[in-house]
Amino acid sequence: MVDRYDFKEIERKWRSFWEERGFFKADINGFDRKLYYLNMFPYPSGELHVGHGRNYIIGDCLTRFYLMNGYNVLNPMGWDAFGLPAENAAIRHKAHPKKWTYEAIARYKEQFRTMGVQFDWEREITTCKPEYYKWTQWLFLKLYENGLAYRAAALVNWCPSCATSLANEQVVGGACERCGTPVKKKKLTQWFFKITAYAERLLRDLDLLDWPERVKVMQRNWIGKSEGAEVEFPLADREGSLKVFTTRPDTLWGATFMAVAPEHPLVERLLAERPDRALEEFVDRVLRVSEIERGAAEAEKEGYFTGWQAVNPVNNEKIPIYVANYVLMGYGTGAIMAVPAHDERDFQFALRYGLPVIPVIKRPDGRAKSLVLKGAYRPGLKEALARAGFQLEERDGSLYVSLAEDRRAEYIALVQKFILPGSWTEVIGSSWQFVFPDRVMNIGSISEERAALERCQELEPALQGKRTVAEVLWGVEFYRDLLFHAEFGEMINSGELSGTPGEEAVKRTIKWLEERGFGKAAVSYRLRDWLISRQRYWGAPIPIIYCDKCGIVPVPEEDLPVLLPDVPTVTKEGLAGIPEFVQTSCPRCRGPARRETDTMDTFVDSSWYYLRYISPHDHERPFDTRLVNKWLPVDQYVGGVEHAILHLMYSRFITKALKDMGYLDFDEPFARLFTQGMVCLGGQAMSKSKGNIVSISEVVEEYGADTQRLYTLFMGPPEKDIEWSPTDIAGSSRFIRRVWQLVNEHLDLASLPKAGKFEQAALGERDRRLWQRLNQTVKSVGDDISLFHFNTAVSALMEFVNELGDYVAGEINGPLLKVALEELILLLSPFTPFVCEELWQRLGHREAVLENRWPRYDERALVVEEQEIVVQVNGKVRGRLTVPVALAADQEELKRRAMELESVQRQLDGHKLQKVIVVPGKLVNLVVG
RNA sequence: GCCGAGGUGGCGGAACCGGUAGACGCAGCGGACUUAAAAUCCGCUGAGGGAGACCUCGUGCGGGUUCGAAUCCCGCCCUCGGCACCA
Repeated sequence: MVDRYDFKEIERKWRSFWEERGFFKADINGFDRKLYYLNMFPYPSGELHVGHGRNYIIGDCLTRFYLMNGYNVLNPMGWDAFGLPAENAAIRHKAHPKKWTYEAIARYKEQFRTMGVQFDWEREITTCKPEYYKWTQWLFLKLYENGLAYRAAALVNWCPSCATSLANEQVVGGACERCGTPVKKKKLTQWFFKITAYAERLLRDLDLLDWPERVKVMQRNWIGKSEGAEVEFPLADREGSLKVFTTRPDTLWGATFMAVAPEHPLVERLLAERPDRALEEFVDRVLRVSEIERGAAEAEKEGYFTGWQAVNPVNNEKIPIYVANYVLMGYGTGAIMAVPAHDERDFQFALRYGLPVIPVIKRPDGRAKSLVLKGAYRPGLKEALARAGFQLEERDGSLYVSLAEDRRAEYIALVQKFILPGSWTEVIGSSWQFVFPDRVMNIGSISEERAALERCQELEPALQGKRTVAEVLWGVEFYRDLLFHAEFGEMINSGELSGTPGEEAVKRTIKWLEERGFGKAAVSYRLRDWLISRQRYWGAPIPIIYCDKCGIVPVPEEDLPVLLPDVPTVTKEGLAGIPEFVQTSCPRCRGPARRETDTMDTFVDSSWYYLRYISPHDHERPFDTRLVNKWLPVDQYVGGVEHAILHLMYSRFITKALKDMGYLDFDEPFARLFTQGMVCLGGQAMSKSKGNIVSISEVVEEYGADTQRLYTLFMGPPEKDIEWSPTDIAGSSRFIRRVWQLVNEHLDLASLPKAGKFEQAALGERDRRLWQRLNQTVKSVGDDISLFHFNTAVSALMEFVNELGDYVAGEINGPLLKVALEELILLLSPFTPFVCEELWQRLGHREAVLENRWPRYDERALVVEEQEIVVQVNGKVRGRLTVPVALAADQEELKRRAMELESVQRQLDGHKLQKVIVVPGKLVNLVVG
């Protein structure tokens, strides 16, 4: 009888083994075959569930695999230990966040041990410890010295529930990333990191990274580069000008108004010159509305006319300046030139506020329309148009003509003869023209637009109320789809640039503007500077002192760390509520001074931690530049895709900044990135608040850690989100028991001498097959693990175990079976280390699994001597042949044998063979007519 | 709206570079063992047809290229993720 598979006993037995033997300690001074593997460190909170487990199990599996392959693997772990949940819990329980955090850390560590997940614990780092955050503060000082940290007053995102400001990246859909409360705008003086200085490099260097494409795409979107021009519009009747950014300088001649964001400095200047309650109210109202409402898809475009005007430099037309809710201070210059003919938002705004629309870009579709109203034309027009081949429809006596743009002139000439005095028609398409009996008026500038409107109103009193030509035309359903388009096209109504084709329009216009000093080429990024101030206690204090005499004084490096004051309980006021902390003396003049009371965003802590692991106990400096340059970039970084922008972008920025300061010699912190998917339950990501958690302890209790690990790696491709299945996991457990049974039934093999490799030729058929399958398995498991295809690696192992099951039912070659079982255990050990260690020992080994080399395969054993060849007739499988490898590419022989098959004969019967396709070693396709 | 990823049995998923679709596992069905059940082991399991060897259909939908398409091309539909009044 074989011992029962008692996973509890086995796992208890080996739980401390690997750590005690020090297998996971990296040789930090050995750079040969070094491999820096890193999992994103966790924020310790509550306890780990099986979804969290996925990340660490992947890491542990890979680490064991690479250790057995002779790599010097560094796989450290630490704690992203500052943060709001700990602080909020502390406030609730009138306790200190430290307590809550350290308790969670202890739980996590125990859970890692339970799962058999190993790290180089000598390198453990904890961001809330002074010996760590001292260097986070050092980082701040370096950025400050280099002009990359600055203080500015700005309207910032404010979460009323967390009582703190947030970075742009931490606002998701207008709400606080952490608690979901809608974010408000608040004017505060805050600290920023100048990440925008690196926008171009952050964008460009993405090309160097072996990262998932979707993560790179997200970062590209976030950086949001757009190219265009900056154009200066002088203010009319007063000093100054209004600078705008546009991606469509080719539409400049169609600008009919300007609009600025409510936060734009022009608004303040305006109010200073002439107080305007209504304007103030408008600005207040727009700014009060949360981002969610302001950003809502169908939000009404609203504006307020300032009474000021600007001059369009390209044509000297005066255009009004509005404050508009759809203009964002955070992008471009916070002011726009509005071209309603070619921008949908501007078009809506223009219709609402009665602002003219001037088309300046040809329609690429070349469509145009003309409506000739009943009573506006002489009889015979319809017939004349029909004769000329114009497409038209008559309804209620009015003629609805659709024409191609290239027949415009011909059409106008024809229709003009029929227009009655006192009437007109329009031709609306690329350009808008009004056809009167005596003349044609083009809507090519604001003055022309005014003139045409006036004339129409004279002739038709019903149009008296209309403010613009566009409004008149909008009233005609027939014209609506032609009044606006945003595509590129040939420039028209644009002075000397008229006629410039669409592909060259932007370039040519920019050149033209530069020659005249009206503007210049410009690039704009969506990326904003990183707001790092947090009005909270549980973070690294910003090392700055305010002195009435000396102003802003950075804390001298030798005074670091600025310690968090040790208080028994924490309040919502954070550091600002602790006077002993605030009061200090100025490092320069020794006079009384105040400390900065903001702490740093926790993403600052995690933006450099991967450097600290290399020399975690160094008291002299944040990291050892020499060693860091040897070990980094991280060879393989693994974490959740939720950090695609935040953490990963900040870390890239900090690395680049440190490189520019001379502390590092590499540009990118993480050479390869893998983002694992989430584990769901009930279709949703596991989360404590939703109550859909499968805890690691309950799974380990029922099945053991090996089963949890195996199932986690087997359930599907690791990059994809997947549903945790309480029934599927049983299959993984069953598999481990089968292996257990198989090995334990053959423990007598332990006494056999160690066998080496086998010569296939000397083996009988059954043995040869087993030998080949073993070698194939060794190859595919190794290949799959290195490609992160853990699920198919496990399948291959399962197939091999099935094969072994068949084998041991018959006659056994002891030495061969011994090799097969031993290599099976080695291959399986990264997945299920506990049971493998136990089985290894039972097979008579005194050394640990990890002291063995990863099995190698014999190339020759991968070459089989017979191959199955599929026989197709017209591409459909009709039979199979088993042929010696030597014949597997022999076209004539294969054709001959294929034709002999009965099933093939039937298909060929009565048809003529036209062609034979042979894919060596794969198939024969007989094509018949 | 723009960008990205993806749609394969009852389910999770395999299928290298265009060459046997559905590996492996789960669930289900049948059998062995058992007084019985659980566990375990063996067999079957995409759909439809046929007594049967076999035949037809089948990888979101519609076309195309090819001797041959889950895979390549064109046009759609749907799901998920990111960005979104970005000038």
